[in-house]
Amino acid sequence: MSVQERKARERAVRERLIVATARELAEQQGWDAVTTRRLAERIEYSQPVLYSHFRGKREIIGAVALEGAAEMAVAVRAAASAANSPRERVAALARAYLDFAERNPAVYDALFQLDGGLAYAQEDTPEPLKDAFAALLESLGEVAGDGVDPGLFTEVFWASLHGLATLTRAGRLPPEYTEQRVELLVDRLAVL
Amino acid sequence: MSVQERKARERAVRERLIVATARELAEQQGWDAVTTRRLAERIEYSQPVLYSHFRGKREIIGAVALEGAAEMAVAVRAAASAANSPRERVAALARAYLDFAERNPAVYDALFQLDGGLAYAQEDTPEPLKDAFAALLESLGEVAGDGVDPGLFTEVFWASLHGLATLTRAGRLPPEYTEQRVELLVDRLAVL
DNA sequence: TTGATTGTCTAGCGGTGCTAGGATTCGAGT
DNA sequence: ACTCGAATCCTAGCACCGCTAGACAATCAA
Repeated sequence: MSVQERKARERAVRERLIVATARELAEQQGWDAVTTRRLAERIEYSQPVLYSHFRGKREIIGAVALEGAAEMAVAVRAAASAANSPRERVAALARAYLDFAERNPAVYDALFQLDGGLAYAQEDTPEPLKDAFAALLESLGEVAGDGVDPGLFTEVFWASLHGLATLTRAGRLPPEYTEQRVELLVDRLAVL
Repeated sequence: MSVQERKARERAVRERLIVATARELAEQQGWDAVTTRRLAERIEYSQPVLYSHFRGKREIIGAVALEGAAEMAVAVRAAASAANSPRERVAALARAYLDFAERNPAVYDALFQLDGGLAYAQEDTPEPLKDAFAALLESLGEVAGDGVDPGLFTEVFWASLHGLATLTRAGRLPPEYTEQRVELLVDRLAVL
């Protein structure tokens, strides 16, 4: 069975190559530039090979999104655990979130703007997505305030961050005052 | 000169027809279904006619966005003026905003998700966009709180609403608790 | 009536996501 | 060692996209 194992291994390597290349290309030139032809050329295989790994472009976007969700969870937890007070923890979380969105715009788009064919807020939501939300909940739940459901509070806080991230990046908000906006959001929303 | 005037009038009518048809098609079947061919067929002209009115598809999206911005400003002002207390005014504004986004998803996308080639938060930002922001500012400025710039506060509040609107519509947030989220947002952000 | 200008259409370019079907490679069984 | 069958991959092509060149028809000015 060693031959089959080797083949399976090689297939897995190639699949990771596809996802990594798609992500790289998207970060370099935007998702519009990620066409199946260009992607196939970059991995040095023909187009149909992509379809032996994924149902279509949408699933490739979804794979990048899952990868990004895992990284975002790590980044958020790292920032939160480095802070001492609840106030600082929430502020650090917010900055880490916005920082991730700014530094990985294509991944952020794959997660929250584009259709990656993923289920959200449901039974069959993939684990990395649930975990990313859990990472937010861990730090935000403790500042929800009395009588407020921690999940609901996390949703609202998250939505606010998401709004800041997308509007800023789309040029709808001038980027100079990001820090002030974060401060305002943290001071008002979090109950300390 | 009457002939030229008639022609100019007819051109303007056709231009409005294009925008209205694009909007209608987008609301019915999504922006992906708004192709230049389908749009041309619906208005009963050939494709190149579209390009005698707009530089390309992007500009058509932009035209829908401007139309939507004007309507949104009206909706927001109407909701705000119908409320008595500052608290109720802000809550009504928030509900009107989210309601507009939910009832006109394609227009909302044209405004804030898609690239309509419009400038935001700048000198040459089109008047309807500035005015829509002004409509928010009118009601939100009075609850910014001491020492907080009304413009900055409006930006943050708007971003939060935008986050709720987009995440809810994309299936990222379960829609059941929208009202609770609005209540939380208003209670925490607004200083009464 | 003629000539020029304006308006519109047909046809086509290079690109997209995706797939059918043929060619090739490669391991398994005798 | 050699054939056979299955797995693998690629060429070629479909229908569609946004956009445009150039032919044609309608309209107006002289």
